[in-house]
Amino acid sequence: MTVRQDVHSVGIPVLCQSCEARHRGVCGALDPDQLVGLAKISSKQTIEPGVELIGDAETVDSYSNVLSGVVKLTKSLSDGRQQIVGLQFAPDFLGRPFKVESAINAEAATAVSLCSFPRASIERMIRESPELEHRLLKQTLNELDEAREWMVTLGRKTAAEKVASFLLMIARNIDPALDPATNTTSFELPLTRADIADFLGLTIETVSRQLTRLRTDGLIRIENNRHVTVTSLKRLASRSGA
Amino acid sequence: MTVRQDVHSVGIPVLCQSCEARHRGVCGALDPDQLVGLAKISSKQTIEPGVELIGDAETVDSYSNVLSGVVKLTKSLSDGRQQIVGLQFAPDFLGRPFKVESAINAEAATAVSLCSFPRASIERMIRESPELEHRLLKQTLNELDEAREWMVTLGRKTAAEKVASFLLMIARNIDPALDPATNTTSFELPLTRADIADFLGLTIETVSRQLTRLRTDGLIRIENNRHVTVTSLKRLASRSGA
DNA sequence: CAAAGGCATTGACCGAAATCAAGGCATTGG
DNA sequence: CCAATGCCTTGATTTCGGTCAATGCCTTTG
Repeated sequence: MTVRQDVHSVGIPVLCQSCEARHRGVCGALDPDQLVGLAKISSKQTIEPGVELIGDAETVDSYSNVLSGVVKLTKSLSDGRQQIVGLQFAPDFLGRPFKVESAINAEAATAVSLCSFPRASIERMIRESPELEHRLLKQTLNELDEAREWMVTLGRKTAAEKVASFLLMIARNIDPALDPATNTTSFELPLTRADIADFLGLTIETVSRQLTRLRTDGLIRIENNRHVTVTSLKRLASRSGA
Repeated sequence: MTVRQDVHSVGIPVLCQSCEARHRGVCGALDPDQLVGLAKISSKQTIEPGVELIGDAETVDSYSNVLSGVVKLTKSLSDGRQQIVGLQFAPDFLGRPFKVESAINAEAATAVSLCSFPRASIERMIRESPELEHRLLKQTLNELDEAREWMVTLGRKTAAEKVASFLLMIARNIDPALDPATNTTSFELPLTRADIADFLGLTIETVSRQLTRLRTDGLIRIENNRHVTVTSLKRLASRSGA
């Protein structure tokens, strides 16, 4: 199943007005008149975890705002080794403007709801609206910075630092308003241990051991394998390798 | 020393006409009239290896086309561990459009010649010329793809695969026209062993050992520590982990 | 030329993370 | 209720790459 289907169904303008309230999404870049036109050809959908949104072989035929949930972007080696190269949180924009030859996969990590637009419409809007292209450039620059930040983590941090950095990154993305002064926060992990391992360039076992370590050292609590409470953001940050 | 100085000196229009012939640079995106205007405020300069072009603390005040040589982009952890997060080859564009909070350093890896433009002029041109912004978006998307490709290398490849991948990447960037059918090529390494280690998330010693291994296995020859001849691109590719 | 310094190679040893293996704890379904 | 399955944890052992240390170039400089 792909995002493509149902994209030409009747639109839900309310949906896009909700997008507009968000800053990094597509709609926020458009003026209200354009928005109404675009809303008519948009469609909202909910995706189950594990469903592939962008496949290697297939051309991406739509663009979407991520309204809720987390999408993981992965790349694989021929023997099956896998690396997560990015996570898209709401309200990120999903889908490449202009075709790129690179092999990349997008898959719902959690349940995901999307607001999708057909490729042709978005490309027309880009041509007509410099503001939208400006918005895309800014998001792309942000993603580039995030990617480079993770290159440091992948290349130069220890397993313990990687896991601490990961938890901090998730906390900040789940709650962007997280006050740097507060010392505690709590969230649902959007990834399984296997996903975390693929994100950090580690094995499942190492991830598990490092989480156990943080737990027995009293920096975090974990319930039901997924719900994490950070009890000392400061101590966690001090273990993240700066 | 920074790129900033001399930026307001009298321009060298010929320089920018030479930029225009290249595809990924700034000038290629502009129409001839704009080009002449921009050329008047551009300046060409040559930078020695090791000179810092963009520093952490300092705001980037100019944008440049890399005319020749290689610039390395690095990020560091507080204890000094370093990671190279990107390499800019000619005719790449160097310098961030819009300020970004991220701490990144740019440094000449080899002797580098640049064609620089003052920040304000470029930003004005971006506002006036959607085509330039389009060009910037495309380059940024390319850099994002490259970064993600290296994330796979950093997170999931062995030391041997990393070094093989590195040599292939350099070969392709030094000679973009490299025929996939040819089996041999030769080039000057733009990086020291220490730089290669920082690029691959390894130590100098491991890089040296892997190069020695490739040499004794007959895949490459090395003269003067820097000049590399790949005698079997196929065998090198087969060791790069796909 | 000799001394010094920068860069690279090589060897011996060590340790962090991978691998291999067993078992726990949910949820699902017969 | 009892398999069966998926996900996670924990332990024992191995290994790849890091660390420490010595040496070998070149190039530079007095």
